[in-house]
Amino acid sequence: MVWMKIKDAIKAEPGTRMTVKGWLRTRRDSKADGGLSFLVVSDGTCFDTLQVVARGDLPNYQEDIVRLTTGCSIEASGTLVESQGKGQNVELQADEISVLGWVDDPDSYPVQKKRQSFEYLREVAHLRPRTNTFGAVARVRHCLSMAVHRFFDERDFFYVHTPVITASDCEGAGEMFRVSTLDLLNLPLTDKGDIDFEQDFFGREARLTVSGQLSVETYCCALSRVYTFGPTFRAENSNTARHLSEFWMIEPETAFADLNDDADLAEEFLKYLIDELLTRRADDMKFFNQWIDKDKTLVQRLKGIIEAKFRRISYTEAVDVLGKAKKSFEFPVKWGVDLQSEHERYLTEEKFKQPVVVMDYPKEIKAFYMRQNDDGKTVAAMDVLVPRVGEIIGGSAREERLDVLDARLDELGLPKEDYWWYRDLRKYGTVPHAGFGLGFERMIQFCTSMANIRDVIPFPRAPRQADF
RNA sequence: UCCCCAGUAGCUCAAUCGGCAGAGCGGGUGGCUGUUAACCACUAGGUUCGCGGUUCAAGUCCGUGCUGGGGAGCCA
Repeated sequence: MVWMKIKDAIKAEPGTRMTVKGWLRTRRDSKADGGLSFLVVSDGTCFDTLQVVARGDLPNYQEDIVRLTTGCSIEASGTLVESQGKGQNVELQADEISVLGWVDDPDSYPVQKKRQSFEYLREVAHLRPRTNTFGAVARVRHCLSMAVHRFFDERDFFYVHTPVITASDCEGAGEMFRVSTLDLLNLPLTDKGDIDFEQDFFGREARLTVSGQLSVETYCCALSRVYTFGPTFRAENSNTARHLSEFWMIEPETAFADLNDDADLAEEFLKYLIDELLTRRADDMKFFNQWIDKDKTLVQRLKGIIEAKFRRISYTEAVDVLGKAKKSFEFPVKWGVDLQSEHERYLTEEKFKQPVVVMDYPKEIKAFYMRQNDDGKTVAAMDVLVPRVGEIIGGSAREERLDVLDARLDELGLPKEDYWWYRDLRKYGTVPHAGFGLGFERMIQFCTSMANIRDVIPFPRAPRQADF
């Protein structure tokens, strides 16, 4: 008999003979017809479950079936039939059911069919994918990952694997985690009394990357269109629903492109991802719309985002809009200071009610590598802001003029020798180029309305949280 | 890291002024029914987050630590 995934089984013709395998969600018994049990089985291949009907005349009915509890794994063979009950179109009329794995202590099995809090389920991260919500998140995460690669592949971008361990201390995007094999209880010291990193594994200080951007720029300046998609690490003591210590980032980099090209790509990219998600994971998205999104308008909003052109405004215009807003802000707005969360939320949630691209920020509040505009005051940087999540993309045109880059490094007191290979790109056949970083988990949050970023990654890492 | 709130049974929560620790779900047992978060009865299940303090008496008040939530900063 053919083993079918439940995603296929529920669409098969009644009369089809099949075997299914999965985990029990619930068991309901009935005394009708001499006794029978309804087993709701999930194998995770889709949102829906399959109802398996176990009749009382199964040889192991009394011994096994009536002892089944939530979480047991089973294999069932039989015939797919139209369901006599409401709630499902088809069900499997089983003529053989074997228990693959019992739940040792049903009393304390952590995942119950009752609604459980996400905070609690985070403590049982090894079992939470068996729930509706976390199963759906996992499938959405996969779907978006595949769509990322499809999008770039279709547009002749090459996938570049940038390093996770880096010895360069110049990525400049935040606090970094140290990578070392030195014995913490017996650190080797130099004559001056400093830690002697020459004796460390890499012969120098090494850290986990905070961004693949600088690395991927090198391949951009050879292959024209590239992207990286991998884990990044921030040792910031951030305790919010939008930050992780380990998160995944997608960073495309395009040669012969300026900031407008960059914004075009970002917009096309986000719309593509949403479209793919709505098309391929309609089952899970229906669930998020109905049970996770507060207003039950998630799918409708996402469709609207695909339709409408993103609003693009300059930082200067944004400050102007905020200054004229009737709303009073906790932090006053003035040209030269970075936009606060409340400002970003106002722009994207209240003023424009759609994704907003803010461009051309004051150079003082942005990174050294961003390209200076002709006004001498701003750089060609952009942030893409979306409702409920805030900043989802940060990008810029990169400073390709060596003299301007060097002047900026000097201004910031950054040693040029640390950036030698980055500066080489500007010495040898420099070209205008631009790129951005999309926080993958924030994208999943945006697409699912999941409130906490720790619930859209399988095993979240955050300050004081590295279980599993 | 800062401000605010919370932590009680396996889970979700209640407990009035500081005065005997409670319910639903889940588990077990029995009953009923082509069931749908099934239903009915009985039953087991507690270091009230940890440490210290006030009090005749602390789940409740005070201090402190830890964990979680909301907001802020850092950012994606």
